[in-house]
Amino acid sequence: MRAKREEGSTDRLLRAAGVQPTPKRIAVFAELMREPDDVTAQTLHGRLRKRGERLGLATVYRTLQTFAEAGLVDTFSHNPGEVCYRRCGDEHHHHLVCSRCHRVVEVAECGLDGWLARVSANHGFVATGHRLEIDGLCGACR
Amino acid sequence: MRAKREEGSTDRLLRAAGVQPTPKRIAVFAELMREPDDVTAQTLHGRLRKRGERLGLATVYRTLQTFAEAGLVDTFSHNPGEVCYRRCGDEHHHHLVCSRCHRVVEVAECGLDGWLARVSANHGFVATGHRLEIDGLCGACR
DNA sequence: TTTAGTGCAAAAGTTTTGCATGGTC
DNA sequence: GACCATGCAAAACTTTTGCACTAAA
Repeated sequence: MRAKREEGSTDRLLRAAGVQPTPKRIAVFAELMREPDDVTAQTLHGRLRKRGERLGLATVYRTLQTFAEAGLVDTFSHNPGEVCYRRCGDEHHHHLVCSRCHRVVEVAECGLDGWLARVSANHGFVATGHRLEIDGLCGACR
Repeated sequence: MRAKREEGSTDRLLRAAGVQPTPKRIAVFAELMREPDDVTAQTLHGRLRKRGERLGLATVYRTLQTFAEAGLVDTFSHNPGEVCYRRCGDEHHHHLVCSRCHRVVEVAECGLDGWLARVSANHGFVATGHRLEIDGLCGACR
């Protein structure tokens, strides 16, 4: 079965990230996979409840925090006082965000490292990481 | 006098940004100028009070919001549920943030535009803007 | 059996809002 | 006088925490 196989692979994925794959966590992860863009803990909780899943809001918060620490999800904070989460690829990447429909696309290309090291050094820094968020208009909204 | 001249220039700066330069707003702006890094509304309010300025917390929040909309300050949200503000140069720039002491340095160099346009186009986007935040260790912390 | 995850409700914290008052144009 | 800014306190909201309970290693 399709679902069965996916559940199994989620299982392995969480385990590989050092996260114990409990039923609730798998449910949260599955819900994240259904959403191409980013969502808040509250929204996610609402969807899971609507789907019949019975879990507390606190669990969703704790789970997302756990996922974020394990590097399984990225966090965004466009709006003050509210964090959004999104399941993302595991390798280094950046985000292209449509200003109009909020669609998020991952960008794997990154040729910044050389430039980055140089610029950082100019200011006495050693760069250890970076985050680039690109705003734009997607094909559909243009 | 130095202070007098600065007050006058702040006055013009706010006016130019379409913000009415009231005494409180000038005080908030002056406090922002004293801080090289980013601060929360709460911290800023505390400092102003300690300095003898008598203004309400709500005013600080409203003022910072006004400044942000006018493009006079940048906002950061490293921590969920808390926004930081920082007076920044008016031209396009990026931030270099020390992971250890949280010092923030503005980086004026930005050679990304060509690369950015190309990468965005690959995904059907037209890039309109971008934000790059570089993590690293500053000279003192290294 | 010992550790880790979960539910529920309360608490903590930041930020926003309503409304009366005071300043500014 | 009309309009905008401010103070104060209450309200709204997101997020965290404590504790009892349950499931997993």
